[in-house]
Amino acid sequence: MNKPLKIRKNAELRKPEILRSFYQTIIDEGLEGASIGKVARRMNIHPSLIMHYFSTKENMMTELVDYIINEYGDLLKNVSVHHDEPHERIHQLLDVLWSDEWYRKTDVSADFSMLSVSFRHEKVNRRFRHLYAQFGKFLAKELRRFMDAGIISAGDPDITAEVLVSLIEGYRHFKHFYVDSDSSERFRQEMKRAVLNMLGYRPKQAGAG
Amino acid sequence: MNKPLKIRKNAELRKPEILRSFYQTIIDEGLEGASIGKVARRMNIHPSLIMHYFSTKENMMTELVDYIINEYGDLLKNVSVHHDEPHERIHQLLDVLWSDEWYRKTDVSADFSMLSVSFRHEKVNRRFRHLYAQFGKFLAKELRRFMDAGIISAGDPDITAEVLVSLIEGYRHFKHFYVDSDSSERFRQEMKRAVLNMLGYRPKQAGAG
DNA sequence: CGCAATGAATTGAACATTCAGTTAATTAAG
DNA sequence: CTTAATTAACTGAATGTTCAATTCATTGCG
Repeated sequence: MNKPLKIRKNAELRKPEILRSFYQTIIDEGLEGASIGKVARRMNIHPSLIMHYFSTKENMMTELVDYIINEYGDLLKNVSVHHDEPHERIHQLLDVLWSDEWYRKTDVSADFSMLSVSFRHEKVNRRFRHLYAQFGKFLAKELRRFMDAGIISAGDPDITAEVLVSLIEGYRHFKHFYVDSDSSERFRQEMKRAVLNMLGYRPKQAGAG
Repeated sequence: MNKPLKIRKNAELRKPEILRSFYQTIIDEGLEGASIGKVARRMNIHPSLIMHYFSTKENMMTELVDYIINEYGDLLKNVSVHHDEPHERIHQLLDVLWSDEWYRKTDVSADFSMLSVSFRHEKVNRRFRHLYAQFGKFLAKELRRFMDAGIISAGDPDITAEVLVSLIEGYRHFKHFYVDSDSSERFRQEMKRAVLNMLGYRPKQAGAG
């Protein structure tokens, strides 16, 4: 009889695997309910294996934040806004930023826990600041493009970008309180409308000017 | 010699006292670090006294959410927007909503933890929904007032109110990432400006119309 | 072989909770 | 007014469990 051999993985595979399980445990039971033991049980490995890779739980948490933030960063790099025509582009951009894919890339519940940690944990705080700075830079670049094309009339694009980030995060903040999909979709539409208003967007004229 | 008598308090005094200590412990050490033992130590009482009043930790948490939400509700009831002249009023309202007092009424870090809990905990979720509904109703009433006066041109005041709530929470979400007071104040000003734009606010004409 | 991956066994502290008992305040009866 | 009975506030000890972490042994791959 062939005993089911355990497959040995290297750190490069195992560490992210553990982090993903840790993340899933936080989603299911909250940060306060995510112990090393539970993560190990979920993976059918020994708790000490987790300690082997991360030394301390705090380490594991910091690395988890890195992991999540990288995921989010990837999202930023791969934003697919193709249109060059500014009117098309701004609508496509907003559609992406308020898309389900964007919303679901990370788990909002777990993100809240991590944001809470960022108040007490300098390393985590720094990582979030970096992420949001990246995000702001990306948006500011887009805003400048729209301003150059003369289709919006916002003020300083860098600050406006930050306000925009607030709106996007505020949306993530609230979305889950809208239970039925109708009101959820209406909320989404209204958010887009609000952003366009906020930016002083001038729609394309249908016929003459 | 008079031995320092322990003061006996009744439930009406003791329970909120415990809740406040629980809240402070969450602020200091996170929800994941807020144990009954730590709360008791902070108060110089015995852990079992906490159990006496709340039976379970989960109970205590639900009652904490009630407590916080009541605090926030009080804030709503006591909003001091006195001006009747609509232009003055809208500026005063925004100043209140983006004031330091408003921001500091509850602790954002602890709020994040509770919001995270609301994803898994039906009772907590319901309470948050109620709070935000209250908030939305309050804002919608104000919006209607401004629309009637013809100084803004928003759409459905109820939905616009919800977008506004998102913006306010998004602001709370971000404020703590702005470390120096200069950029923090600039961010605040820009948020107000964004809201006025969003609402289609038409400023008072200085001279003729 | 050598080293990384993994597992077992165990530590001591902290955890929420229970329970039995004590102390103080309140009420009612004498 | 005094005192006994009742109730609520509170304490202390002990419960079994889970926690993160350590130490040391074993296994398998290159």
